[in-house]
Amino acid sequence: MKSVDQEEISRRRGIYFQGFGIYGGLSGLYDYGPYGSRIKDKVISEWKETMLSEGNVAEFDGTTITHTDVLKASGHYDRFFDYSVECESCHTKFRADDLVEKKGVPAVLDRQWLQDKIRELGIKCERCQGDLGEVKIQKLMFSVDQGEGMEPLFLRPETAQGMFVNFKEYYRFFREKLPFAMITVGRGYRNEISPRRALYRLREFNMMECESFFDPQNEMWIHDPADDVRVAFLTTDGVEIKASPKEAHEKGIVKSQPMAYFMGLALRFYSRVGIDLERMRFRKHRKEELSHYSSETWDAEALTDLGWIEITGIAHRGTYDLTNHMKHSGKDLYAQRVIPKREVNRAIKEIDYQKVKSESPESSAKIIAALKEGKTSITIGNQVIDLNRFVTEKEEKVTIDREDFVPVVIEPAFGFDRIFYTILDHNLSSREDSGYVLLKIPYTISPYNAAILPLMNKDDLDTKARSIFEDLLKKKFSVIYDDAGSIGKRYSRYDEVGIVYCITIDYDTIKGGDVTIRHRDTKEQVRIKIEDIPDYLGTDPWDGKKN
RNA sequence: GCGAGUGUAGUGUAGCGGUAGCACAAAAGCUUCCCAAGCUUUUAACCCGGGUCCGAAUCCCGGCACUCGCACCA
Repeated sequence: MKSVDQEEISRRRGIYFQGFGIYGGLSGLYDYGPYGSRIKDKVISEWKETMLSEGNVAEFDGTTITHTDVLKASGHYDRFFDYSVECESCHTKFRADDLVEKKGVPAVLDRQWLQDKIRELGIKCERCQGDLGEVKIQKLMFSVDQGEGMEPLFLRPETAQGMFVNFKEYYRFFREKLPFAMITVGRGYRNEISPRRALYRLREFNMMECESFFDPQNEMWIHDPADDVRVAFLTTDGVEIKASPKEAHEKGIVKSQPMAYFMGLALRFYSRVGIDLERMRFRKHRKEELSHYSSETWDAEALTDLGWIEITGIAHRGTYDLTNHMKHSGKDLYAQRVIPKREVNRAIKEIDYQKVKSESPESSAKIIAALKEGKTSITIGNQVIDLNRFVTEKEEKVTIDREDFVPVVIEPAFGFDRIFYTILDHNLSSREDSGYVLLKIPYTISPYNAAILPLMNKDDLDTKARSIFEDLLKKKFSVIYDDAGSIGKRYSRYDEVGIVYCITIDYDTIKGGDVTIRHRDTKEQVRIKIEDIPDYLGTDPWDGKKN
């Protein structure tokens, strides 16, 4: 396969291009054009279909503006500022707080403090011993101004948090049974220091994320991992093993069963959208790459003209997110498991309301409130009141058959834009004979069902073609009409954007009521009756015959 | 963000102090009975802002963008 310049063709054919072109562009912000948007929609619905077909998966659609406390709990807020300092002679960049901590001094995240400390400790460039420059601050999340006197809000750096903070809603939706998973598709925002390489690193990007929740005592998905497709697994020892997700799990390469399961789902999705599994691998994160809360993380990587790029991350997040949201919000995000019935003694406190009322009639409301909060004393005016005398402790026997636990989370997070890039990379090719470009994406994600082309632009061929076009539109097919240029040129035009079928209206159409349908990859044609077109386009009869 | 390089119609390029040319694409017409045919016509660009100069796409400065390295990448 000859190499094709993806960016050039995407710009030229309106698949994607840099945003704000007339104003000089903005880095890391790309728009999807007419063809790109259609392909995008279809890829996303393939993903949703793949995930939702599990049965115990539901969808969620959350806001992009995010409550600041959510980001404090998730840890993003603390990483909001990146304090960097650069060597003035060799221009190597370091994290200012890291340099200070390496000297055994706990860092304070403050620009001036770090600046002073570096000077005070006489820290030099680690590489060349040169002098370090000013400490600079990089904002890593985008903030949203709320107006004067109000704290700014932030745009979400990932879609995942919405699924954690609403955990109880979903838990109820699934009638309090684990495991289940939530999925969401939406935009996220990260102020990357140097966004680069077209769709690879964006500042505003599309994510397709899934959060699955498990009882840690039974960390199993409801189905077995896929066994019908083998792909490369790259372990931390640098060993590459070809295995199916099921085998990888059984051999202990992938420890977590659900993780192996989601790998299988990911592979199913990739192949449905035309990603070449021969150019895919799962790579395990080394210890130093792992987030501190994760016990196991695998990246799905695709080989493209950018090299191996990460297109999906499957991370074991443990109980990190839910625990932190419980801590920060003070709300219960537990799930419950059924345990064998047993009797336990439970201490209960009974408040003697009569006594409160009679002893301090004017302060009774305050006292009762304090008692309910579990306080043992309260100060009213300048008098300290001991609350214990209003409470009698009792023990009672209760039967319990439930216990609380924090669910563990496994997150397969798909980066849409990188997947889109990979789809184009794996499917853009040029014909052996002519060198003309064709985009061999599957029919399911092709931007239109077909292009309707009159062979000639005269002798009623055009009016006949028009009426077929209008009729297909009415029947909800996505079709495009084109009568400009020679027929070969038009075929080629639609090859480039991945349209699988071209329907040509010729002189026999007028006589016999049939048309030719030409297939993109093989250039072969079949004749079918006009009235059979909808069925034909509905079933993709060429499926399976493709190269 | 730093360093180096680059920025000319939609795309790919030529011009590199005298006011922009080519190819492909696109549009109109003619022609054409199935794979970018041909002919005629047309549309369309010097990234933005300053400076030097009689004159700047060309030289200088600043910005923006892109590419490559460094750093960053939850």
